[in-house]
Amino acid sequence: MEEILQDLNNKQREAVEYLDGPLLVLAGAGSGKTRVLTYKIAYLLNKEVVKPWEVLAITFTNKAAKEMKERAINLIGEKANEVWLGTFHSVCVRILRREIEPLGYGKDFNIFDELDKDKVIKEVVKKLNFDEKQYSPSYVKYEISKAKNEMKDSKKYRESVIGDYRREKIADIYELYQMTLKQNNALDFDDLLMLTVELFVKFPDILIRYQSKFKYILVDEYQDTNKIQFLLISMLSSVHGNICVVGDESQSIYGFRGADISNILNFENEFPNAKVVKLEENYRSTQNILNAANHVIKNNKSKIDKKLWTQNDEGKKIEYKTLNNEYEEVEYIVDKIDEICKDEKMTYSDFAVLFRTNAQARVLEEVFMRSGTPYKLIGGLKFYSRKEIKDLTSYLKLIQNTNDNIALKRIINEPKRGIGDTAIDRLDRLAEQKGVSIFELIQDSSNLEGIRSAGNIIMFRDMINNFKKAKDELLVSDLMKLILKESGYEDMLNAEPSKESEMRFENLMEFIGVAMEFEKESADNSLQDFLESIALVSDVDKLDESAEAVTLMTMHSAKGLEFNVVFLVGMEEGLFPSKKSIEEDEKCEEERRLCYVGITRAKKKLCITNVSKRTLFGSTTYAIPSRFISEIPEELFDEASKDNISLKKRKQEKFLDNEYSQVEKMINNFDRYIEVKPKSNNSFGINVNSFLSSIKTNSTKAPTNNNTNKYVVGMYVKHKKFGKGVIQKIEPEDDDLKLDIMFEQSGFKRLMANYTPLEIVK
DNA sequence: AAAACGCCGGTTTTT
DNA sequence: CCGGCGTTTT
Repeated sequence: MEEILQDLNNKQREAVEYLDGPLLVLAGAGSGKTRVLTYKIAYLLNKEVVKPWEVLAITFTNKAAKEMKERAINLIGEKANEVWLGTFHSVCVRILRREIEPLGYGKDFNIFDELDKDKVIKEVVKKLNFDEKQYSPSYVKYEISKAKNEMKDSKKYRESVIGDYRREKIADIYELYQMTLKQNNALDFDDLLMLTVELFVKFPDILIRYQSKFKYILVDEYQDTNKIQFLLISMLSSVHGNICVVGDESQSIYGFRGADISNILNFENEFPNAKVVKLEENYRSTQNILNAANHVIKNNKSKIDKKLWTQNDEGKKIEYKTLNNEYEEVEYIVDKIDEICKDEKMTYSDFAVLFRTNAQARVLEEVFMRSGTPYKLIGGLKFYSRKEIKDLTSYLKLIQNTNDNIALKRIINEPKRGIGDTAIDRLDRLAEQKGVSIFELIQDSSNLEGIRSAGNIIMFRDMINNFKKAKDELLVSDLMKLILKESGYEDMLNAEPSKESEMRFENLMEFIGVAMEFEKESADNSLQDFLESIALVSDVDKLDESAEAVTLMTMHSAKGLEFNVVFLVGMEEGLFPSKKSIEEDEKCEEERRLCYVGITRAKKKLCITNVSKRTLFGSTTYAIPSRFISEIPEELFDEASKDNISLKKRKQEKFLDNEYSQVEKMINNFDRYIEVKPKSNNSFGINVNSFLSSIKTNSTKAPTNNNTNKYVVGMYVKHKKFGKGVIQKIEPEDDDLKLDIMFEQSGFKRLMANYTPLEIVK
């Protein structure tokens, strides 16, 4: 053990060896906090202070848990396998699978994702006859989630909102929502935590069991824990007080989902006699990068006094470049990556491109693909929310837990079996009347009297019953194949030979691949475990570090990771910091912490980009450089970037003074106009002068009629969507022409000349 | 019952 | 600009 501890610096070692009660490790970015946790686990087990299964270690992602376990095994061998290591959510599931029954749920509960929740809320709002606009799933979900994170059930929530009409209605929705979940034997994400706490409160004997089981508790990323998570660990550790939390308040970036920075700021009050160890030496980044990060975070008022320093070299200067639009921004990055690869002998996996919003991923993906640069996109398009994946998952969920009406309703007529909405509604209501699940209801054929599709429903029911029988005999991946075959899903896709169904089939194959992967690594590979694994994995969990490709992800997802070269893109006011955060100081400080996280991901080189014009929601607006750029001292940038900074400062002032001229406005509009059209296409015959004069009166609308003499009957034209066609008839209408066109593939269409992008074919 | 059309709202960030 | 959803059309 001694020689293992040699790997640590004095502070790290102090944190590892301290075992007498609560310990708060304030660990700056790159100061080796994961290392401390891993070594501490090893130390605890090696010294035989506690048994492996008496250690509870909580990480932020499953991936972090897995890595920590691997490293601990490397240090002290296989016994580290027995440690309870996971995220708050996965640990709670593990507890609830054993203990949930006293709360009135079955052990085989399903976990509802966001889409399932939306469905339930919509159903409930409809049932209560509330206005579906006013009580949208997004708003209702937010309120319910907030309530659950404050440990309020619907009753407590109702008490807390007396007098607030709208929220009183939410209380009604919450109540029925929760009842529905229970009927479905389903838990949402917040329930996993809330019900665990509820269980401990209602059944103290269960709490006592876990209190005496977990003799040492460790929590990583403590700055991002919320009230209920705090409650959990304080309950579990209240007897022995052996709790070690590690965090960095400068990296607290999950306030929007209830993370409470006061957990870390008040740790010493909540856990009296707590020892505090600060880790301030950074091993990750160059001095320039660390300097930049320190200067940015300095602008936040609320923070614990802590100074990060490094013995590393000064390193490369920071680069900053402004491009015309988001496409050029990514094209620049792609070129830059190739350049750095060549000059610095790096490979694609050394790079990460970090952005603020998922919407930015689209352009990134497009340009990376086009340029042939290998990339791995984290998050982005949601694999598990694709229709075909949701469908197959619903089959599995129903087989696992037949109370899941949401899953049943999704697939009872998918593929089409002639079971219509009226029939499903009737079943739904009848089941509710009888207080049973739909699946239970249809077990008894006499319940189907008077329903036209009764025969089809019986066939469906028998099929699911057969799957249930097969469930325990088959590997999950084989069960999936069986479902696709027997349900007719595969036939349905094959029947329609389109690119779309081909894609769907490929996605399903990929999904089966995920299951096979899962079977490989888990000894206990039940259907339930598989469903759990797909419900609880985060996007980063799927990150394959060995793949030789550039990583593209949000700054949030990048937490805890590091890369040799980091690009921070879209550094513009309104995007980063986000529009919504700008008004509130507190929220803007969270954005600044996020920026700090982004910068400190970089080991050797940092590149910052933004654009002067950004298209969002289909319309283009001028962008102003992010305030965070000006918070980085100019001398940390390279020469070329400095020019950019001073230029941008001038431009920013101009905008703030609202002084840009009419001429500039016109140019702005003109730019936008020509951007919309295909670059090489000049067939519109735009008269620049008349166009410019038209925007004075009519700033952004389509041009006035200039098509009068352009088209004649019999002329061949090409439309972007409809393809090639011939003009059959031309009729003037107001300022425009009405064209009747027969398209070769798409058939007859009537189009207005001024609004249709038509190309004349000779 | 299924395709086609048209309107609306959404972009912060996620276990 | 996109996807989801309700309405209309075949």
